[in-house]
Amino acid sequence: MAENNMKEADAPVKKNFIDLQIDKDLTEGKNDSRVHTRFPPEPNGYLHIGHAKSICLNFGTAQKYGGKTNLRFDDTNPSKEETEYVDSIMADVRWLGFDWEDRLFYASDYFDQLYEFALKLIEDGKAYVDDQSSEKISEQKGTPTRAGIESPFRNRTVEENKDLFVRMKAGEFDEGARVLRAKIDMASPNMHMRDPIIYRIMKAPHHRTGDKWCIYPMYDFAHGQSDYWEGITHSICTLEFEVHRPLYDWFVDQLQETDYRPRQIEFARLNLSYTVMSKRKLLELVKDKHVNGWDDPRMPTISGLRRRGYSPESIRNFAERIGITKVDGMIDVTLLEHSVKEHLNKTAQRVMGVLGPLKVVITNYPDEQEEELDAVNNPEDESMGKRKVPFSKVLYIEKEDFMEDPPRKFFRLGPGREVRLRYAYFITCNDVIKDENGEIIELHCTYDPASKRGQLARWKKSKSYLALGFCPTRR
RNA sequence: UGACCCGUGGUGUAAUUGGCAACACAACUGAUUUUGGUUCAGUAGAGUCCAGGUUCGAGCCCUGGCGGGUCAACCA
Repeated sequence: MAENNMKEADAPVKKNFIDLQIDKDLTEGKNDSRVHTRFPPEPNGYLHIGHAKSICLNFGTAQKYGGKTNLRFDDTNPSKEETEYVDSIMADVRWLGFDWEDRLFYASDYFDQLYEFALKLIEDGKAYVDDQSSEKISEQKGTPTRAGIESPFRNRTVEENKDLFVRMKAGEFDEGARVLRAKIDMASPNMHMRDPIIYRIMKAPHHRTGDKWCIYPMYDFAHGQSDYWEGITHSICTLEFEVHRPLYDWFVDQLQETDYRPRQIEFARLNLSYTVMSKRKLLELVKDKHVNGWDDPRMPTISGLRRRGYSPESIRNFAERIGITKVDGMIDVTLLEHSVKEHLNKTAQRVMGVLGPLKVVITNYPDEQEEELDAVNNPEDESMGKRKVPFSKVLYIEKEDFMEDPPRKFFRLGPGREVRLRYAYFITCNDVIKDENGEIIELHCTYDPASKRGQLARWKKSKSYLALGFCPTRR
């Protein structure tokens, strides 16, 4: 144990660009030199391997700096969110090996404070209620190259705005009838600064607050405040939020004390070759029953990978290997696969199995005899011990391990060939028995008693032949 | 035609912050092997998007291009 700790302490810590930023913040004494991150999933689906990268990054970064990490559900859109997702997310994060301790939060915890802040924005003349349709608002937004125009409702009085917003909350208006917008700059070169919507009417029950609310805050409004209230120092998110950062900062600056500031840092999300990572598409696969649920082994979800046999440490190693940058690239799946192979090779128990059985009769083996052979559980790790494998006259090999007319590079059994059965004897195939359709149903072989494992007499016939796995029949 | 971001072998990440480009995956040889696994030895592959500039010296700094990404949801 102590040795392990020493080892880890001595290992050079590989720094990514986020670490370097944190180093800088720390030397400047920012935020009392605290490091506090958060993993903020929206509970609208199961976590996938891309989230694993973010989880390892957020928890890993805090660990490196002796800081803390919160788990926060970003549940500001009740139409997509469910408790089932909340539960699966917590299970997956734990399975990956991370612990948020007592710091479990929900954006919905802040709905009251967020509402008060919206009111404050209105009172400060920095937010207004817009009565226009979403089409109209979007039309007035302009384009990236053309400035937007101001809403006719932009200059309502504080009193009127307040009255309308309170009534929005009271449920007096239909969904889509009105929104609350921040009053910033319709001509900003950054589209997100063109009077972004901060509250909308949604008459949908929320998975936690039920029907208490019929107005819900937008991500841009809620996220920075949630970070602030939780004392987050480094708010790590993916690249597409880069252009949101000025807005993130704007809201915090308008609404919070200046005692400290969370810093948003963006990194490139994971792209894996041959792998669908879009939550929308994964949801479609589940909903349309192309797969048997979110944890189908064919899914790139954490629960799918788990069922597939991936270990948490292999996923963590993978996350470590791929690194953290802002380069939007494409990682080869073989790297993920290599990570499991590496771990499983050291830890997995080996057994023999036959999927497509082909009967083998050892003609010169005594009818009633059965012996037990020693098989190692893991050649990489002797401490995993041995097991007994029964051997008798009739047994089964894999269909694919036999070819009647083997090509040059086929190293398994064929007519007249001699190969070893793993942990057992050399057998020679003498006869191929077929049914009336010409299908091979049975092989008649003879074994060489002198070739038993451990007896040096027949150590090896030919290095080009493989040892075949087999399944016994017990009498 | 706007704002912001990115550009190092096939892929991903490094490069003591200005000192002759390293590691991993993938590929290919060969050896070993009672898992076509593992392990071991080795090979090939970029001169760092381009062009200038500063410097004794540039992947790292400056300027200008080129290429790619993101942004116009009452999603996050």
